[in-house]
Amino acid sequence: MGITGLLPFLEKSSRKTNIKEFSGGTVAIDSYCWLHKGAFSCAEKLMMGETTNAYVVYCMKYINMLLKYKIKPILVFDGQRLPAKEQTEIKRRKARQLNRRKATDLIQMGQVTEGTNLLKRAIDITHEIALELIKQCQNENIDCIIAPYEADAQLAYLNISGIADVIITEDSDLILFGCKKIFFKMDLVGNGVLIAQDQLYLAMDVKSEQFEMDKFRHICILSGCDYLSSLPGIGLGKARKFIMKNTDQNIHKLTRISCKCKKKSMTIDLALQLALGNCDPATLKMVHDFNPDKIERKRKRDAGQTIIQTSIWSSKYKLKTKYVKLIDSTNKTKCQNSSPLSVLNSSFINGKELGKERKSLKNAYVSLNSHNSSNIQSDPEDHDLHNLAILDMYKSSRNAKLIDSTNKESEDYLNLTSNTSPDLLKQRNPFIKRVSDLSTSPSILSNGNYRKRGKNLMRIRRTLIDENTVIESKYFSKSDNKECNVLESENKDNETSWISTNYNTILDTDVYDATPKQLEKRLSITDTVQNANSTENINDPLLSNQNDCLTNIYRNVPEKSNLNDKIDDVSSMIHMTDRSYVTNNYLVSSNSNMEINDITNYENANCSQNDSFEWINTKNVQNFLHKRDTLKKRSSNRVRVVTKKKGLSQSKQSPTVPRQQSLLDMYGFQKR
DNA sequence: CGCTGCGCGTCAT
DNA sequence: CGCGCAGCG
Repeated sequence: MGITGLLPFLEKSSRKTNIKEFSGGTVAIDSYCWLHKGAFSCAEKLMMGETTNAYVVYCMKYINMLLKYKIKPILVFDGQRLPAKEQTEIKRRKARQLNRRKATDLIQMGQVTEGTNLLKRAIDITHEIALELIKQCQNENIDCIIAPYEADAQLAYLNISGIADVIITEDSDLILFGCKKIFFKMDLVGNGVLIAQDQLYLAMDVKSEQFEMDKFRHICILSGCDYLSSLPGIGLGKARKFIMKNTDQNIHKLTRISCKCKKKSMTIDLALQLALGNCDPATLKMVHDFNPDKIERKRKRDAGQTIIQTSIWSSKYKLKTKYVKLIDSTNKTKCQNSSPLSVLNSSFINGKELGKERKSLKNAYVSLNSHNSSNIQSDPEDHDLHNLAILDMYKSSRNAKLIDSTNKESEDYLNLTSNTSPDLLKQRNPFIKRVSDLSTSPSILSNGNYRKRGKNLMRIRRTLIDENTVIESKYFSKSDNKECNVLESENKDNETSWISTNYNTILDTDVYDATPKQLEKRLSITDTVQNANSTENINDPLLSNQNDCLTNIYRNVPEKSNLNDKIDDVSSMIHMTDRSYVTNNYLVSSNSNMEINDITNYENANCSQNDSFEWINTKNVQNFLHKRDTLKKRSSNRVRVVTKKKGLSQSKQSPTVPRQQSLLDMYGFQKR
């Protein structure tokens, strides 16, 4: 994340020492640091593509020093580029290119020393360069591991899991990743600075028992990171003051941070202005001056004539507590009954998403079935995550188009819902209705009565598919005829039927009984629809890249037959696929200018601070600007974004976050 | 006082 | 990537 000034900020938590303190132990090394320094000695050769092992020799000096102290080194290398950090990466690449151009110019002009100096800054450590060191180490029986993405997470895993006693790096981000002990600025004799997690409280000016890692993480993110351009005027110091004073975990309150900054003209949060519609998402220029506080006052004045609606922007806005409880209790019921539908709700959506690429159809099937055959869902927190994800998926599906076109039916549906969950309809804000009701699969909201759920869904569906085609819950599975019916209706009305396909898919209770072939058939139907809506997907290089990623990830997925033997393998993948909603959610919701709100809702939804949630929230915030850029790059055409949303999320986001989530799951961030 | 932006160094002789 | 410094509010 690149938190500027973090190391000086943590001076109180750090201690000068020598690495020999860890004699007899294991260290994990951020190899990039050594490679980058080592490459300085041979920058010209590397730039010219000449073969040189000078940097390998340099790195081996460190390794030999460690070996001398009887320390076991594990070298960790960077893997694939993190799509979420694309913007940062582009900046760096441009900087490197600029340096390279300047350098060649300078050398041509005769200023060789200045030229080579610049050239050194333009070095990019490629995998090819790293491979030479890897080979050398492997020859000498020194462990090397190439991380799936950035080495950071891998290093953190090695440290948190106890495999490595300490991490050697120059990157302060490792602290945020939850590492226990990190060794910075190590020189060739082993002197350096040690920062231990259990000392962080010292820099935070609190007692050790008051220290919370979450707050620390919030401080760092608030001060600015790679994923999000920083708020002007907010550094680590201000962020610390703000977070430590703020007992409310609600990130929404960040809008109040302006009180704590003395710069009047400062635009606190671009994201907020975007969300309010004041800022043109494409040009980022202020085009409007909507002030939710003013509306709030107006509402109070008009209270006699119109229904009071608590604005989603209002500090009084509350929604999620009851709502979450409801889901929670439903989940528990589901968990005990292990209703296939409850499981299906989440898994099939994810399965279908995966199914978009034909290559991974089988894998979608496997992940789907493993949900059924294992008790992965036993963690109640997971349920919340799943279900909120689904809610948000539906919200996005319906929000954009359906509400206007099928208003009457929507209301019908709401009434039906109110029978099963009256609490929800006490919220009169139509926006809330959309979030909690329209967007919600009734199967989640009802009290475990499967038939009721089915009925509700049928009602929705009838409004969407032509009236003559009343399809029972067995959707595709009963006969080929029905497939045709649905496809026909889809052709008639792309947008609505696309959504109906989603609902129907969820309704299909036969998925577990389906053979892989059947499933593939079904998935390919939705595939077709989506591809029809966004032919660009096919040509999207990012998507094809995604294909490769998925293939890689799933190459070890077991067949159904020996699934039970490999539950552990699959479970991490399930986590990963299940979490893909995170990306899906924020991409999708971008149409309705709801980013801030989504984040807030997540916060509201989960007052108890659990790591997984926090992390996801963070992710949402972090990816906000990235997503904005993505959308900016694509098109500002709303309809197009709507129809393409799956493709977007698949092609750009999914490879990152789900996998990271999966890693985090493996690293033990999930369960404490 | 604290935050931001910019330029510089990282090797090895 | 971090550091240190100048400049700014």
